[in-house]
Amino acid sequence: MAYGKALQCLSDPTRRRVFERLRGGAKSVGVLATGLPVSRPAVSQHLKTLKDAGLVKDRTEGTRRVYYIDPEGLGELRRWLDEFWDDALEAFKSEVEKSELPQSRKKT
Amino acid sequence: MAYGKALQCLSDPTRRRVFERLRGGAKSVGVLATGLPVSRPAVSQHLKTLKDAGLVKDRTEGTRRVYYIDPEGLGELRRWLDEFWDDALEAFKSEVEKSELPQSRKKT
DNA sequence: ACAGATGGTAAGTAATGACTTACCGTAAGT
DNA sequence: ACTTACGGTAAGTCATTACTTACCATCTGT
Repeated sequence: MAYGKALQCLSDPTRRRVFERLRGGAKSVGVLATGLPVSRPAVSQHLKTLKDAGLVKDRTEGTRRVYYIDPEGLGELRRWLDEFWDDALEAFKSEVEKSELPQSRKKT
Repeated sequence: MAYGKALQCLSDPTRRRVFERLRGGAKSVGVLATGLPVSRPAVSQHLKTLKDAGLVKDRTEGTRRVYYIDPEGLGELRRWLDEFWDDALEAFKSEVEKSELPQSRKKT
């Protein structure tokens, strides 16, 4: 149940922006940092927690370090959400029935 | 793009426990609070933010208030995650190729 | 060996947010 | 009308965390 760490990780807007930038493909820290409203060290720290959550991997390329998305963490989150979704729909259906039928016994 | 609020909302472990308790069906605030390591008002506050995020709905039933899962917020999160997943897999594939082929030009 | 570029880490700060207790409103039963 | 049960809101506190600047390590090219 590591999806908790992934959720916690993706809850921060800045971190999510960093993560979304990797959607197209691998990028170095410097490239990721430019254009963002925070400093490069901040981005570095975000990348660390993303890595801890299993959401990204990294590979060193000369003097720069390149990050890319790791499907592992994202997949776990997806699995949890899909299971939840099935139960939620089921529960919601019987909920709608409960709020539409019981118009019979009211206090007038 | 309200999936951000849902992510932020589900990042808290306690709030997630409350939410998961609704997985089976609707429950009152008191029932939701019993067994949790936090006070009833805390649960009340969590339910409020869950509602703001479009993750739950509520219905009053006599003196008690019953909460149940709203598929709206969860669905939006699911859509985002699914889109992301496709791009992520694609990007990851071309990443694996890049880290396996380039064994040719190294420094010996 | 030195210079420049790149990026991770440390330490301190300020804001966010989860929790508590206390209080108030409302519905139901006697 | 009074009492009890249920639950939302207010105010205050404490821990977490996102961010900054300063510093250090490593790799590349000359």
